[in-house]
Amino acid sequence: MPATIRDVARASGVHVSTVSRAFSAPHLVNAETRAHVLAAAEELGYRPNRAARALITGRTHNIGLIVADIANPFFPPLIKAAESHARGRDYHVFVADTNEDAGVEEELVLALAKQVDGVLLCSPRMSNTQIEQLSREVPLVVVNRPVPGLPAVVMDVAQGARLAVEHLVSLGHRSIALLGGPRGSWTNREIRRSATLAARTAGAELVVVGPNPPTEESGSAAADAVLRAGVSAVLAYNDLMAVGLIDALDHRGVKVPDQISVVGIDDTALSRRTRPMLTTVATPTAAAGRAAVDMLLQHGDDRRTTALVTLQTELVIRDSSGPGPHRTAGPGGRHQPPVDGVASESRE
Amino acid sequence: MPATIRDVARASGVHVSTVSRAFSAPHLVNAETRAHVLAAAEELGYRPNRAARALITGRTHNIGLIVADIANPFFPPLIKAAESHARGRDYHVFVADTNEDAGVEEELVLALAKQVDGVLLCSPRMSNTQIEQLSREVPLVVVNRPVPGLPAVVMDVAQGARLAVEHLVSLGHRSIALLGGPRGSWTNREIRRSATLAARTAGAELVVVGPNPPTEESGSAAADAVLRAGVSAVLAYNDLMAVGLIDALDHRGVKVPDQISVVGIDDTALSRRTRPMLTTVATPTAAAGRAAVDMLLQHGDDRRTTALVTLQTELVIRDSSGPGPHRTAGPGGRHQPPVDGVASESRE
DNA sequence: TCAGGGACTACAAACGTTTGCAGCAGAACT
DNA sequence: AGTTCTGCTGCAAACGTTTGTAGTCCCTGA
Repeated sequence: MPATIRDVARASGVHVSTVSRAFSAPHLVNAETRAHVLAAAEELGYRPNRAARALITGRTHNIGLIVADIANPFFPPLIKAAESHARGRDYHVFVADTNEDAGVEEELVLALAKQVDGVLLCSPRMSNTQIEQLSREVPLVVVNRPVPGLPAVVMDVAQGARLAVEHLVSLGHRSIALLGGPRGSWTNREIRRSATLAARTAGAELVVVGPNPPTEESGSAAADAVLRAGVSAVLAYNDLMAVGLIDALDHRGVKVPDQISVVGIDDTALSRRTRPMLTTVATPTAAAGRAAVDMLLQHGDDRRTTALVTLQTELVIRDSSGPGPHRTAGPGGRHQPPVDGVASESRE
Repeated sequence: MPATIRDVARASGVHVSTVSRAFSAPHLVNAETRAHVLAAAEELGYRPNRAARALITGRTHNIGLIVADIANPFFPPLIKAAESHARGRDYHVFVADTNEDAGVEEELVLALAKQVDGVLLCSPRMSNTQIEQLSREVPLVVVNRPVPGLPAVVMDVAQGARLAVEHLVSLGHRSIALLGGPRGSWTNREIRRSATLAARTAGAELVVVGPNPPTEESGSAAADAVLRAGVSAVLAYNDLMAVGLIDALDHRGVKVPDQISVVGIDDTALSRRTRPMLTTVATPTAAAGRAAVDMLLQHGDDRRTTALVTLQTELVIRDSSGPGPHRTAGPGGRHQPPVDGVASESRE
């Protein structure tokens, strides 16, 4: 029923190959022939069948975008930016959600492989070797994690975590909890490494609580552990957990930031909506989406590029972080120093 | 490079048609032949090329999902549910974002038409006739708006708006503002119609402020207009605008709900995160996504079905709505916090 | 003994494109 | 005048599948 290239050829009295060229290689066909063809095509409402084209050219003009959880507020801006950027380059985007499950991830990449020119793998939970293996099936760009031998775009969360810790220390905090994220996450390891180092350098103590799933509920659930740790400040793996934590603290009557400071990571839309507004590390998610699309389209078929794009992060200071017990200028003594013995909680 | 059906045929010593049937019509091929074939396929890492299959069968096993704004918190749960539901039925989903632009909508449907078995059009801004026209190119299911002659799934926002108004009136509000949404939106018209009727029936006054874009900023921007209207309560087109409004009121030192009550619509994740927590009308977005996928897969090619699924909404009473100036039960001047009796207002 | 049928399997056309090659006219050189 | 080149167009094969048709073989029943 829908018009094919053959219908257009018949209607304009030329061969199908000429019609094809009129669209995809205009310089090879006479200008007025081309005008005829285009007119006939318009008349018939012809639109090329991309599947057929893909079959012979090998390029589908589609890309896959695999994320852990569409509903996690971290991802929509990334998805939106990637989709819009891709469409501007005449690519369409399959979006898929893994529910934070590594098995589903692999399955999805394989299922999409034949249908796309490449896949953007965001915050994967798979192992590096698994990912490398998959990259033999389809070009891959990894987001939020460097994988040796593969193109990737990451955020400099290490810098962000350092800034956050330094910020807290400068406010007078000497005992800080790190509310850890999911186990397989590279970002989580980076944050932990960098925060630990920054704390040691600044002469503060860092206790790790976790790992935890990166959800609001898990942030709330960690409230008691955080309180038991006796810290005066918390750096959370992401905004979602920070928000959950603040909520739970609120329920327990613990004031933020008066009794405990909370810093998030990601600067999602959420962070401006909490009371107090969340101090957080801004990660450029939209830019990451665009950069990943660019890398995919640029590298095309030559897998095994080792390109790594690192995007800068910055600390956004709002209201959830305040003076701590060791504030040099302030009147000391309101908070009791951290109790020890609870820190053992935290081994991974 | 990737293994084709021909490679499998060669490896297992049978004809390609047998391989094909081993996958798509197992009962037509001898059990042990089939075992051989599957083994060879596994060995070679063969995965059928869906584009080639689509070319001949006419079914791509893909669907398109077009939304106004991926980053609007209303949509991610819908997208997530639709994608997961579709994948369970062996369908993949193209997601696209129109930026609330009717022109982009049409362009997208057309671009996707040949690549999908159908398109889910969410909250379209196009005219009915435009939509009907497009439905001749590709099966369409419309979400959040009934289009005569097309399958659609809508939320009963009229009921939701009525419940919200009745709730406010029962709290003692006699003058209510409706913070309108975008002009082309059917939902907006429904809310307006129903709220107006409900107010008149209850003997209250309803003033409409708008139309407005459905964003947080626009909610904030409307604060002055709302205050000038001299109302004691506001029903907003969606949670996003309600949140923006609450923020702006807060900045002006106006207390919610003490001085003015605010009710949202959608019950997005946001609504539990505002202070005070938002009273809102819950719309079953995930269910809508699933229902739309079902309708699309069910109706398949026979367009022009007139099926309309209406999903119920309910009022979720939280803390942003409180007693108004005409509270009958209230003693003298001062308001009291909402009591339990109010909850009976919400039905299912 | 043979017709009829059942259970498989092979053959080949088809889906809608793209693209290397060949052909052809006319222009431009030698 | 002959050769080469240029600009354009047609021909046909190919991409990886599915599927209608036509075998082939063997079994059954009369």
